[in-house]
Amino acid sequence: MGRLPCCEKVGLKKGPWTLEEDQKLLAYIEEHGHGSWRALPAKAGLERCGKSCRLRWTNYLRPDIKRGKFSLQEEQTIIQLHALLGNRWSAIATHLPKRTDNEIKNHWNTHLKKRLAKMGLDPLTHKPTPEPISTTNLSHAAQWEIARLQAEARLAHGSKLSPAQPGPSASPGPHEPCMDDVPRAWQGTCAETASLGSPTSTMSSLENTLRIPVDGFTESLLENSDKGYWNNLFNMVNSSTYDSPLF
DNA sequence: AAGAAAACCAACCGCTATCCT
DNA sequence: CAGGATAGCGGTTGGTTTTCT
Repeated sequence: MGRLPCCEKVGLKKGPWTLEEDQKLLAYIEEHGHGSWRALPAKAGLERCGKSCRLRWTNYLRPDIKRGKFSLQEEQTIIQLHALLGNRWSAIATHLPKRTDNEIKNHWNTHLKKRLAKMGLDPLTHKPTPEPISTTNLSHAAQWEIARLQAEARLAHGSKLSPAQPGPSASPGPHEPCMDDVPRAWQGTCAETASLGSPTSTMSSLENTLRIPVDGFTESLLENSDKGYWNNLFNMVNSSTYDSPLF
């Protein structure tokens, strides 16, 4: 059974929105709310498909959208969250409330990805590209990213992450924690960082801030590896003072 | 000044998740 | 529970603008 098109393609306008269309959409939503997107175009007098209207609203017309250049702090947050969450733009966007996932995605693809590549990091995986891992040469962020990837690989293997759905309902997967997952590079770094807080508070902070479940494996990492590193990670995500080598 | 190349970003497409009957 | 409808998401495209030669 084939999927029905979201709307009749015939006779519907495509391409850039005009000022008039924007005003119609804005006026309608301000008065009635969007309701069903499918029904909205006809009610608002627009010759667009509902999906197009929804996208225009969420990515452009919504009054709570901040437009223009990304601040340094915003860029840091995107890079750090991307290292943790990957290309889950909507999840990343929840930490930049006035930015849309589309805008973040575009900014990543046009700017940040290239900066990572210049650093010698694969923007897809955050892994260093050509040279073998060296504890002394790798930046703190790069080391974190390597470790994150390896841990994530195990997470994916053992349990299904529920994206952007925090909370106690996230059940731990049946995977065996293993410190071999944490590369030597990381451990070297960890050895230098002081323990800054309780692992429990770090875990809940990570859950609340990153909106990802801290499951059994991660929890075990927190317990078994250097807790200070996780606190640093948490601080990096929250703080603008992280001295990223990217900037 | 003009053409080419690169950068930018709005919008589209198709897939998946969730809701509803 | 099944199946259809809808919303949301991420990848990609293509038109426009800016920069370079």
